[in-house]
Amino acid sequence: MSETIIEKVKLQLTDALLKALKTAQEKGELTEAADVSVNIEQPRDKNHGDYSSNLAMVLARGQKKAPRMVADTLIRCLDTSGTCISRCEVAGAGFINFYLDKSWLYPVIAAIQAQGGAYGKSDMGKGKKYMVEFVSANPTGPMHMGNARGGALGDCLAELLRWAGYDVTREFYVNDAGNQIEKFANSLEARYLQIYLGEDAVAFPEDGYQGADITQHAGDFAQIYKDKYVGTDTAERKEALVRYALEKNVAALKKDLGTYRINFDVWFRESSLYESGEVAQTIEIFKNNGHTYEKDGALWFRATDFGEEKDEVLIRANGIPTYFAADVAYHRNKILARGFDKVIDIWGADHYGHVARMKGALKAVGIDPEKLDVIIVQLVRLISAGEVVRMSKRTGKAVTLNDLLDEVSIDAARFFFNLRQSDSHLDFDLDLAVEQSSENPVYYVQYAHARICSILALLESEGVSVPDAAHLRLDLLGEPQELELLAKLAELPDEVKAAALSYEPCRLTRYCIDLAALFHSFYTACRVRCEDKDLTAVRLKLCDCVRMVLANVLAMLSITAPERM
RNA sequence: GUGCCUGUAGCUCAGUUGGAUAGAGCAACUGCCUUCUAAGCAGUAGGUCCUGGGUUCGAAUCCCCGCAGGCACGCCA
Repeated sequence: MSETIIEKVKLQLTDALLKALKTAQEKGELTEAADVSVNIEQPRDKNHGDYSSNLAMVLARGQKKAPRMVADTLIRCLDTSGTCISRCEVAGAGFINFYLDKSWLYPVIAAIQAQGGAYGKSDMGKGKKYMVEFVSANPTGPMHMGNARGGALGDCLAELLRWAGYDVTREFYVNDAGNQIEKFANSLEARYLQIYLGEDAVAFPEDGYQGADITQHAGDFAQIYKDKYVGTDTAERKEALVRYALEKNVAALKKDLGTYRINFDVWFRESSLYESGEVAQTIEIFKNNGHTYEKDGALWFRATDFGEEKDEVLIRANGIPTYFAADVAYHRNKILARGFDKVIDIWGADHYGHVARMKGALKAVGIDPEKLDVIIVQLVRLISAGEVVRMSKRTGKAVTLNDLLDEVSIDAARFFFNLRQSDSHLDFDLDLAVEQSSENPVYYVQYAHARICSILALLESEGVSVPDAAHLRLDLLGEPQELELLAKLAELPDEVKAAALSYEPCRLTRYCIDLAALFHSFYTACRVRCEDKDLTAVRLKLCDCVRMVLANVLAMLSITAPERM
């Protein structure tokens, strides 16, 4: 895949400007300029042309001339022959505005026809191995709103990166070791023993998990094994309970995420890092590199040597490595053992403080911290009837992913969670998300797709099918609505690249809202089915291209593209 | 207290990495269906870009003093 239509035209404009500069210098009208970088941008205001450049303003200082004079000179020396430039002028403080011949956009039709469901893809990533690790909810219970947002974000980001030419792996990190599993075990044990010894006879741990799911697991376990584990020693009992409940929970996570249209390539177990000895090995590296010391019976990492405010414990006084130690081992595994070029972690805002520590630790064990990018997802506020929802009515606990999907369609959830940048707080309006109206952006976009399908079906029933791009009178496309649609269609490949580079799937939702808006305008202004057969044909083709592009973007977001609504 | 993030229309948010008269959607108001889906379109109105300095041809954007809100600072994960 070579450069996109937009990249081509920018190159053409850049080239023309540089030649004009050279010509002006040869004629002695402008002096030599050091390292000129030509910036071509799309003006906000359509009256300012299709593209514009600030070159004259950048040059002005070195030339000791007014920007507008430099611009005048450049335009006079500009050779537009063989380009798509139809007109250019000086405007504002010294901008050079380019007005292009409308035909520059026509090739997008053939491009979309040729690439179809792959239109928008690029090889920018050159097949580099990227991992997106996301959700990674504690397997001790169900998923909450943060997981729901992180899930939608991570999944769409992974897909976006794939479209941009990266080799992407989706991974879920199962925290099945360490402290919180210990808590999980103690809670299960207490509930189990309470069944046989009575609630008063067995104290429930202070910091235990209170949830009904724990009691449920203990009950189910008792159904199968009866009182077999009442008399055994506590370690054996807890191990059996955890093995049972954990697998149930992981299976439930898989199922719930699958329903949410998220399928992970790898479910990576924290416990495997202990079994393989990688945690111990990682701690050895810290020691060998001279970044550790012992204090109060614990082994510390001298994080302050890496710009941190505090040192970190690697091994507790009780001999158990910290989550932090295991996490460093995990990232060594990702980057060294499995050779990912880039590891992207999606964490909740409450893990913010962990980012710098993690990067410092990677440096300490000899890994380039640049290999790790962390995306922080801000927490979600649910809004219902204009008020903040804090608790789930059903469980009395935090609202879970399943609670949300009871209220809202999967399409709406995935769309809404990708509407905003991840680092901004998100208000999720439950009433809006279920509303079937123009206020709801998901429906707005899907409606555009359905409308197009409806036109295609109508004309098809009259014997008019979508024509081949080669047999079209493309020059009949000239209405502003038509040209703007073409321009937006042409942007997709560039938009995918930009979104992938900045890790912002929200650019895709915005893109398809924009595209849908342009289509709706076109629909009102231009009739597809009309007297002129050639015009019908070319507009029908345009509709089909919009349909294809909407479908492609929605596919990237794993949102359905209905044919009728 | 220390560090990080955020502050843009009544509300929710964009703002092309320093560019032109700061933009959308919702809410408000005015119009548009005998013709391809009105779940739509066209238009009007709405601003101290948190305050105050600085950098320069030019600042919502970059730098400093404040103000307000959020988060993080455990031998938790």
